[in-house]
Amino acid sequence: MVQVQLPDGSVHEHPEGTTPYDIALKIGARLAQACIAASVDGQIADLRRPLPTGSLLKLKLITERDPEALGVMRHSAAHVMARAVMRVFPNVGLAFGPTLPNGFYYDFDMPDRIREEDFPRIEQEMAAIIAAGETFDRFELPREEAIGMCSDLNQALKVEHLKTGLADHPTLSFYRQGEFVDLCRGPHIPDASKIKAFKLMSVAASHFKGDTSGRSLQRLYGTAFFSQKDLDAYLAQVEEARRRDHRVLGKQHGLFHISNDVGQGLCLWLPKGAAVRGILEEFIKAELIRRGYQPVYTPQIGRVEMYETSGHFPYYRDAQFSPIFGHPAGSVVDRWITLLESGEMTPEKEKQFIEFSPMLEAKIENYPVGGTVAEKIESLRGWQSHHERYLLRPMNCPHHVQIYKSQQRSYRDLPVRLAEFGTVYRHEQSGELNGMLRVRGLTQDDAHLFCTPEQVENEFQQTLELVQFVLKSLGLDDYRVQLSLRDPKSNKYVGSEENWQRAEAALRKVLVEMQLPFEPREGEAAFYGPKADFMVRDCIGREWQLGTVQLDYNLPERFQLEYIGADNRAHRPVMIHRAPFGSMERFVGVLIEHFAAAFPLWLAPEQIRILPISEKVNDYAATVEQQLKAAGFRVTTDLRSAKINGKIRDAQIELIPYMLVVGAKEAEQGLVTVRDRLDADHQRTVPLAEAIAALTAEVKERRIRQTAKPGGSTLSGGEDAVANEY
RNA sequence: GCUAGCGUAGCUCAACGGCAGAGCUCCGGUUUUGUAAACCGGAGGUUGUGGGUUCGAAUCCCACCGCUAGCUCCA
Repeated sequence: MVQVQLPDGSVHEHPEGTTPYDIALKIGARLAQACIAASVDGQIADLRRPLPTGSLLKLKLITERDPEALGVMRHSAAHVMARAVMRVFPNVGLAFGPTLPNGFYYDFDMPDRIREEDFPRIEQEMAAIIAAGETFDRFELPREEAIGMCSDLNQALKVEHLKTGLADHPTLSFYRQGEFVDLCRGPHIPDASKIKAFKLMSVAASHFKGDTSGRSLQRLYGTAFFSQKDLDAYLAQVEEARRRDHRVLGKQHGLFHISNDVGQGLCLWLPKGAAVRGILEEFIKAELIRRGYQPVYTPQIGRVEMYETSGHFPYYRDAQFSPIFGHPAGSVVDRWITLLESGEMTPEKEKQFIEFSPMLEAKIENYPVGGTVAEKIESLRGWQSHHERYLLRPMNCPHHVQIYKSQQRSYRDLPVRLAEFGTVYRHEQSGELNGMLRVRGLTQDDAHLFCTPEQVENEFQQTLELVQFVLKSLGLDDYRVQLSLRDPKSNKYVGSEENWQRAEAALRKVLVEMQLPFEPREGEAAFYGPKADFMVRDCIGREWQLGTVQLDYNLPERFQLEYIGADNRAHRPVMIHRAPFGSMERFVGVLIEHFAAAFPLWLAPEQIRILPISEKVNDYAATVEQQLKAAGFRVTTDLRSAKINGKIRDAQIELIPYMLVVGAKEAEQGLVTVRDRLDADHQRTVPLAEAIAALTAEVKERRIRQTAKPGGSTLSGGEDAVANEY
């Protein structure tokens, strides 16, 4: 007997072997037809799989309208795609084919290369499979038989997965659709006709289970929807995102430039981009001072030993620029020590080092040729201690720690909040670089708070409030918080178990108290502490990781930080690292995309452009410009001999928020005609003073007028003023 | 770093084995303008770099540099 409870609370009994489809059919034929899958006790299951007997099951029928349906259908679409690829190409090995937030992919191990030119052929085959409307049939096999079948099918990666990842599964489920059989957990849609609209998106390389040492696979991306309309809306959104690409807009509007002559991933801020950044920096600086922070400046390099103490140097060695040596032999000695430490030093190599080093004027005195490895290293370290190694700093914290340590601290002084727009350098892998969003030199809006253990929660809360305030000021008020915790099974973290538990508990407590929704994510913490990251949704629904607040009990330990408590004894402070923007590069990059380069008045590099009708009113235009400048505006005057139409067009294309048109009429009476970039149909001719007052108010309020409503996941083409811009 | 695709004027692109071109930008001139492009002229290139194949290479081949997408990484 199968006992089910439907969402309306009603309980029904059915004979054994009843499927959710049978139940749907009893309710109504149209419902049964609309069903995609079923939710059984909260688990998504196949519509035609018999329900288990015994306890009462909570059953919910999933139709296209339920959010879970899309994922089920896309997973089936991935199978259809794989089936099509196997029809088009020979010897296709299957890896994994999961669902993504916006579609799905399937990884293939195959001799042929899939090119975009092949997409139509594959899509055609998929369309044929969908038109045939065959069912997805689940069956189970015991382990050995499953392995046998996969090897019969020449699916080596499936066999490997069965033997490794699924080693503890006694029985395995498969899905068959026509000639296509795939090891798969499911669930699937009942038959292929549920896939109403699909499209192949792109193809790129990937690796089996993410292992870069293994063979490269081809990953084919696609997406699918329940209607052509939804697919079209999605494609429009992709197009909109492409149109907002900060690399394109940054070039077009002269915001930033990356020159190969300077170097990969090194951002040059052009005057207009620098203006935006400068305004943001001023904005946040004023806010920090209001909140009791103290600005500091520290150098952009520091001794390697300091980063060895902090743990950054050993932990992130591959992602850092090589140390800078004060002596030409520095890197040779460094290599020498590395070989000794790793045990790779041979007598021949050692002889070469000893003979070579004098040519670099390195006098390694008393090198114990016949001594132990430890003695040799000690001797070389002795040389190093007289010849400093510097690191282009990858993090600001050690420098700020040194400021903290520069004087004795009393509990009365805490919290100490040190803030700096600190530029750091990281040797990111070349394939990671992406415009301003991923660079090798970046400036963090960084600060480090040193406080007593009792102050931690309060300070943490205040930093979260600061991040909230900053994001809100920029119209980025749709966000969620990720609480990144350590992976208890990994040993890559520094610090004691107790410290980690305290830190994680403190973060959790504050987030709960602030009623900030958060998702815990194990294994995502920094190596020195847990963190709360702000995932911010922009106006076209994309998510970006921006602000971050990190709690750290470990660096104070490593640097032996102290303060004198009320009990006249030394205590260890706690550190909080935080950056509301993250980095200026990344944040401005995101803002460019968020605003589509049409910055609100308070951020616009050029806020106002004065457009004289003819040269006859140039003098008046100059007066207007002077007064606007005196009122603090970033303003220019278009003195070209072009017609007013041309001047307006250029200002409009350059996304200048306001144009002030001045002609003989305005000059006579001290007026300006205000042309709002977003509302050219309602121009007003007003006294200059009135215009200045209105514009000043808009800046003061940091008014944001041009973005579409945040949170919209679909881009309604045309409704957003920004979207209409070009 | 890996796999694939791509590098032509400041920008966007054309020429795809046979004389490197257009529009915009820029410069000079004419024009003095009332709400999204006035007109005329000019300049701008060792086709990413270096090799090779060829009578001849932007075009074909190789290496390097860079960009893009994805993978891996992200203090």
